[in-house]
Amino acid sequence: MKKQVNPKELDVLLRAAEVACAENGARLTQRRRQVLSELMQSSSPLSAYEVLGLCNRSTTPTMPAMSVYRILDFLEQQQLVHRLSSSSKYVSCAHIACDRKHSQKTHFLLCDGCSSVEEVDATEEASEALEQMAKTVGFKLTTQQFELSGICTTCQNSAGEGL
Amino acid sequence: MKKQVNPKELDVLLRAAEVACAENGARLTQRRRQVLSELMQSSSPLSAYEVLGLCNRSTTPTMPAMSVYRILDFLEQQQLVHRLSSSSKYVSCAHIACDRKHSQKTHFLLCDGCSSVEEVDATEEASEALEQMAKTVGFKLTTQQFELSGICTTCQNSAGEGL
DNA sequence: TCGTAATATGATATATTGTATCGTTAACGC
DNA sequence: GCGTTAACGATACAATATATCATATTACGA
Repeated sequence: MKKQVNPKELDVLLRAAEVACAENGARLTQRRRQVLSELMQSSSPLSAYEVLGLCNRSTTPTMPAMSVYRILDFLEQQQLVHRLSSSSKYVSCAHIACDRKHSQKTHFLLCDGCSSVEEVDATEEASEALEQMAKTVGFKLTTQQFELSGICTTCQNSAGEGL
Repeated sequence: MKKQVNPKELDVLLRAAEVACAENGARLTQRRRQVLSELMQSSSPLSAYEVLGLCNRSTTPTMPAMSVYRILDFLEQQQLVHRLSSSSKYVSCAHIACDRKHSQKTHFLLCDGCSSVEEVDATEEASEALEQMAKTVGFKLTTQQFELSGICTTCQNSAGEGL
């Protein structure tokens, strides 16, 4: 299934990604662009092998699985994609074009119904509360990035209708 | 590595687990007890195949991997063990003997240093804050069980000393 | 611009994690 | 005891991921 991302929007996103890489002294090569592009056009997270399938459907020289993993690792380092550990799938970052700095406190809301993912910045309250909670058992948090399951608006509204 | 769980404590835990199963009309069979016992004695999360190895080290009729997965699923349903999706490993529940009802709002603090896991009940504040956060994008949370990375007290204190 | 070092990719093998399926054994309810 | 259900054994295989070495491409200074 495809997101409603028209070619122009996609191009803007990819350019922004290119700039982001350049700022880190890294390159967004053809292969990397291809992988990122597939993820950007998907409405739901994709597994590495799903990405591979999509890439190899459209290009002649076939890419090995190894490359996809390497590229996904690279894109993750550049914070252009995120890996969802609960499902071993990948999504493109929602903040590539919208603002320069990617917050380290980002959460993913995974819809049980339609598998869509919403990436949201942590609220001050949530961040504080979790840190405080960790502190009570002496933990110092190193990451603030969680995956929360739930039901998205659309699926809440369509519950009960049809199948 | 083994937890400091002496045989008497272990026995108490296993009995409690047995009772918990019975209350659900389920049985804690020999195999299930064996798997649970290995997890209880481990100081860090174990993969399914690590559990398998430990089980087959100590018993004559060897258990197939399939059984371990089945049994882990069962134990998870009974809330006697938890699966950590970020590492695909399993830990025994910290609340087997301590109180009757297992909270559905439990978090896992994973130490980056020593891989130990601390299971903590969510605070009211954290729970509220996360629900609120989800609500801003229309999500209704279905689970409140997260895995947070951090550094435990011990590792914080030993940082800088030795290696 | 050419050579070289660093980076990226290809190719292959293999490890790790997990599921499907089917037949057998053990427990439980009558 | 006897049939039904639950648990387990055995086997095959799918999905996810890493290790390793060879090749190609790029960056960059001489």
